[in-house]
Amino acid sequence: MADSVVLDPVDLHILRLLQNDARTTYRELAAEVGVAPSTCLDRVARLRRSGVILGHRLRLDPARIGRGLEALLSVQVRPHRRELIGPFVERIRALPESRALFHLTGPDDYLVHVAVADTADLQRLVLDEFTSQREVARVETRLIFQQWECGPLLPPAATAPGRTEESE
Amino acid sequence: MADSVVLDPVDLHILRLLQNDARTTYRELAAEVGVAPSTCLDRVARLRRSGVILGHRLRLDPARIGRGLEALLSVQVRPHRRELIGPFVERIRALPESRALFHLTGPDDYLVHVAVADTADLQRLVLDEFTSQREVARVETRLIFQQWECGPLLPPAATAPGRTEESE
DNA sequence: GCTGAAAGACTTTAAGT
DNA sequence: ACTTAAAGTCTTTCAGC
Repeated sequence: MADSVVLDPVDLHILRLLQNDARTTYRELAAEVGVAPSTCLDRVARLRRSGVILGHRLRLDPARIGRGLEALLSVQVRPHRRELIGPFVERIRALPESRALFHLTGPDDYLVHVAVADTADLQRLVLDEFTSQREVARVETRLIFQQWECGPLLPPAATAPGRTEESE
Repeated sequence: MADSVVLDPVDLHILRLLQNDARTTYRELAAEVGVAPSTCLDRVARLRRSGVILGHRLRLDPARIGRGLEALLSVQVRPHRRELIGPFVERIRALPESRALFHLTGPDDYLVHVAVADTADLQRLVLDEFTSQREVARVETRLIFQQWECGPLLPPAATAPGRTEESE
């Protein structure tokens, strides 16, 4: 399930550049990597087809659009059965406050990353969308002081690059 | 700090479309929103200048590049002082396995989202980069079964859109 | 602040290696 | 699988409103 894809040094270089700025043009990629623009186009198209590249996302600053407070909510859903967790997941995903949702091992079943206006807004969200729901057995709220996105995602051993398992 | 920006319905419409696909062309945006392409260009440039749009990111599938196992590590850093947490944060951010890092309220100071090859790789990471470090008092590892990104990030009350606090 | 049109840049195709 | 070159499309500027 979801086998790895073979990536050569050209693919890795392109992925590294595009992760820094996904709007880098094929001409720029070509100049940096040392191949023709049409080759970059081919490579990127292949990376999309093979499922390595899932899409292009806009990064917004939540604080600039009135969501200056972020938090992580740990949630226990009981009983933890498919007929309850399916609707729970869909309901949480649809909340305008939700940024990400994780189904986890451990005593807390879900972790929800939310962005809200302020503590009053957070309290409203927790009370109205979580603790008031029958399937939610427990919620623990932690505020996010600060967060960082980390360096480009590359295959293991990309320091000595190019080696990955085979597939496709 | 990080005041909200005024967004009119045109801005909101553009942001919604670009969050669905950040590569949507100005011509397409223009057709959807009902303004000229050059107006969309102006709007997007203004959203970048005002800090609402932070950048364009490539979304990759970690499983396709040999990182088929993801986990969240809760970490206590003790003593929790600036001279220790600064280097800790920089070290964790620089790990190729790190996807995101959060500084949180609560008993666990940091949450680290990592992507690794398998459980052996995860064990190596936890032992070599976390529990072996002087400043790391405790690590709790939870595996990610499944994760979801959630709908477009919009201002509070974007159902009745357009109202946000003033700035700039 | 928006429009429309022109100029320039980039993307994409296709033939050739 | 890559390259070059040409055609098509998109971006970007700017004069005018």
